[in-house]
Amino acid sequence: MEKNTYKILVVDDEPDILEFIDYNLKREGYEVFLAPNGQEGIEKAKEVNPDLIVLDVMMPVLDGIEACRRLRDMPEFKSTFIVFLTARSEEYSEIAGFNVGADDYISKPIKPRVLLSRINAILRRKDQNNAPSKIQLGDLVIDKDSFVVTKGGQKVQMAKKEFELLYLLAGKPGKVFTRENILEKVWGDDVLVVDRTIDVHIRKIREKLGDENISTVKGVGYKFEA
Amino acid sequence: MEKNTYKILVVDDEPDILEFIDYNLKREGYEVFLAPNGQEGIEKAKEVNPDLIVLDVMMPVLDGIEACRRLRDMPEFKSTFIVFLTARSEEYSEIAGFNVGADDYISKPIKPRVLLSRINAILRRKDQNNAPSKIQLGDLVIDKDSFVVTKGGQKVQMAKKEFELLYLLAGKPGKVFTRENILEKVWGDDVLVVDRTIDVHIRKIREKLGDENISTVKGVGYKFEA
DNA sequence: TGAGGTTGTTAATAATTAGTTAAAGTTATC
DNA sequence: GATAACTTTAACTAATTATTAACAACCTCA
Repeated sequence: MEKNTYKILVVDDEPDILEFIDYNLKREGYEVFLAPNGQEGIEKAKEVNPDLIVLDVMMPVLDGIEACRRLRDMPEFKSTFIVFLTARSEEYSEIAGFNVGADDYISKPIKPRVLLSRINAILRRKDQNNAPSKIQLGDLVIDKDSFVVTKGGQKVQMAKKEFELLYLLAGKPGKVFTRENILEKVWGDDVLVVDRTIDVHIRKIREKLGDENISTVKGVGYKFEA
Repeated sequence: MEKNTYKILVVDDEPDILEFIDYNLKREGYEVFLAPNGQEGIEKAKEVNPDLIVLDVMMPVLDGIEACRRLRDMPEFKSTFIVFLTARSEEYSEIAGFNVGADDYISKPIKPRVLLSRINAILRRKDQNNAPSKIQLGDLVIDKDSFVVTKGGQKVQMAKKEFELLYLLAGKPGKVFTRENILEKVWGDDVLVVDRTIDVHIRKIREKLGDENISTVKGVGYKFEA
């Protein structure tokens, strides 16, 4: 529903790789667009205005670095995320050296896990940027700018993870978040923690705010009571 | 991380205009939030705390002039910039007559050039105004012109880095600054300094002003206590 | 009802983060 | 160019926070 409406443009000259990435990103729910070289990549980008562009470094007609540079020169792509694909990880130093404003790079051979977790991470960052700084629900106020939680005017001390977890749940009151959801948003999908960890944090929040705010939906997850 | 982190809230009942402004402002790198009428605009403003609000004059539910008046009544929006959109330029005299504290107005039809240049200009002004030479918080006075800090009338000697760090934190009381933030603003982002360096400066400031002014948000950063 | 699954709870341990000090490096000043 | 003031670092300690394991409680459905 939310995250999966992002548009991703993938530019690479090898059809196999294009197909491979296309398959994996679509499976994740992203809208995917493809182009075989930098030139056509730029055209396509203008056309669909993607949220993120995956650029191969080595390509005929127009290579990734030059394409990136040209994209960055256009105001509409100043802040679009760009991820490079490099054949060898050492190539990254070149990209960095060229200083064209890449947000990340992924070395070939591409592992679906890595690809997806990097892309998810970048787009999550984007998500966060338009998150509200203050959530108000009844007598509960959650202010991300100051990292302060107030209940009935009374300040409640929250540790970082507790705060982030509460902020996530309270951001969509009534919506059930699965543990998988929560892990992805609060921990990031590369981190591996056991389910009970979330429960412990939930418990701590309940201790501080009372049991009525967060309810358990058995077999599914947790939600903030609207 | 300069101008492009500004949050702009646009309130207008015509979806086409909203979309048009949204597109143009986002292209410029601003963070944009939208609302379809004055009522929801006020809600949204409370939520995201924008730097600038663009208000259509004529709107159902709650018109721009009344919305502006209500915003100005809330302390947190006393100094937020407000720009009106007017259908006819003559309307401006009305707004001015109502004396609700608008900072500028733009007549429809909106030309992207005009919109952007006005908004850029206002926010540039804000940058300057936002760097007041004197910050006063309780018995603490921080004067950037003379580089002098006074606590209860008593002069407190501050070194340059200490002063700048204090000035940054005290400039937005309550807001948490991450170490990354602090490095960027006080040191500049090319300088590579170890985290503990910031801690040491914080300690020195606390030594001089007392521990109560600057508090630690573990895992996040530091803030000046409002 | 009782087996199997899910969640709650606790306390111990691990990991992370911040505080502190002194010393070394740097810069400005006279 | 010597001195003092300021800045940074390293090394260590202290405090807080995160995670896990182990077990208890609970719920569901044959």
